[in-house]
Amino acid sequence: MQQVPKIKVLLAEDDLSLGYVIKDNLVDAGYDVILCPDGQSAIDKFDKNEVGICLLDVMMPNKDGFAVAKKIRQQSDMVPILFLTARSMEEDKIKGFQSGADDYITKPFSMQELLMRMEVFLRRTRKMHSDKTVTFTIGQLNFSYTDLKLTIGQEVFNLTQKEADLLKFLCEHSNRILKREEVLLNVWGKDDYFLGRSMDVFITKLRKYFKADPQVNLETIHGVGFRFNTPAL
Amino acid sequence: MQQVPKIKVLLAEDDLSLGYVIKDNLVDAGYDVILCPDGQSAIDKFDKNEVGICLLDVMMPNKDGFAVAKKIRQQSDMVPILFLTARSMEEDKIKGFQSGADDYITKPFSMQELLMRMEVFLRRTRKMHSDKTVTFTIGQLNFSYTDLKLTIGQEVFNLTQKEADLLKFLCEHSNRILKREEVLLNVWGKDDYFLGRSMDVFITKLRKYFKADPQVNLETIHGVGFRFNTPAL
DNA sequence: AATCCTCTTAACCAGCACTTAACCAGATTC
DNA sequence: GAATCTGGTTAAGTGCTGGTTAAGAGGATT
Repeated sequence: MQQVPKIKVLLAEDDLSLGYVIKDNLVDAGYDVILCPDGQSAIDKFDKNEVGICLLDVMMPNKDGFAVAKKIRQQSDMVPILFLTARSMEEDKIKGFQSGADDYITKPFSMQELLMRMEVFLRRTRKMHSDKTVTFTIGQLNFSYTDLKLTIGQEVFNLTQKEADLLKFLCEHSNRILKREEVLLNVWGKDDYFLGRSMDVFITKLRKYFKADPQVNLETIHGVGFRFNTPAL
Repeated sequence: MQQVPKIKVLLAEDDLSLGYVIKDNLVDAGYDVILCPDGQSAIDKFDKNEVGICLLDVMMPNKDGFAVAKKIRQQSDMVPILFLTARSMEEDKIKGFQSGADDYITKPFSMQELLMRMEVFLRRTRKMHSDKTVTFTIGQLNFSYTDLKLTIGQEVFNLTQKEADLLKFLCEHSNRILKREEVLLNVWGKDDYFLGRSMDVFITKLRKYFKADPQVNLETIHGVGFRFNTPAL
């Protein structure tokens, strides 16, 4: 079975008995849940590289849901945010706060309803931003193409666009032989002697980064090309 | 996404197949569109209380775009007018006809480009009608877009409109890489060499303001764009 | 018409990313 | 094992990108 990494849900709900119910149900449904009893702690716990979706109660002590959303939006304008609101709340107030990646659900709701909304919502925003957030996790190596950042353990490398383009191509075609020509055409757009040498320079650079992770290596297939060996998932 | 009353677009375009394409796209983007096949009917349909923006093809039978604009200007000197011109047209001819609330876009243009141009163009007029204040608080930095004021510690800077537009866009998309092109399209509405240089001048200005707050910085991603780094939550 | 203000264009320069060169080590072929 | 070829590696070169300041252009205001 394909072991898809679980989606992390940041749940901010001050009514703790309700919070635990929601959490348990979400865990059962296969999500990782971080439950926060108030707004501020939700802000503290938020990490854009980790959290897949936020569920924020609108009415909370110590920063309400909107204030939390505003803070979170400063870190990421993509993460979907679902507000949990009381029925009494007027629609326009909510709408006023929403950005494109937000939606809301009115309490009380059934768990089934929440799960459906989350799924639809995740699918939609994922599709909308599919070209925006591109990340690969291989071994202990985390590569965000979008941010041009390669993280291996503690070390963070800022990549250039070309380095990132090349690495992305390798990640997308790992564990199989790639002809030199194939790489050149896909990453540089053409294939000549000098660009080939230029590629070799880039390969050297990437290999330096990989030194930090013994699990991955970029093997040379003499006279043919390369193979980017990465651990099976 | 937003259910603010839709903005009415008066579109005058004699090439009907093109007209319908534009209309469909604008409707998809949430506008109300009145499509007129010639200049005279555009004048007839114009109603200053209704129309939010005019898109006028310059070359049309039965009153060209300029003549239409002249008539419209008699009724309202506020309504933004965007001329659709052929590439062959000399710039000075267009400039001569433009008033302050006019601009032009050269055919062929991408729909994305048109939409951006319209939005940038509408922003100003819309801002005047909306009483909603837009403010950002980042680090020790307080930015009121509505008031064009940037406060850092004790210091208060009065921003120009463009500075504020740019800063707003940066605030709305902080902590992620923004391509130069992306910024230009969103803030200036088009992307060419000179506007790119103009943007660099503005970037320099903003950086001067940011000097006062070490927590925020506007990083250059060479060959790609910028990233507005703001403190973690 | 004179001044101010804002934005664009120009000019100069520094630093950077990518390419090219140069040298060398394995691999491959004979 | 010499000759050739392929590619690893480092350094030098080159053009491009962008930082910065100042000059220019056009509106608006007086």
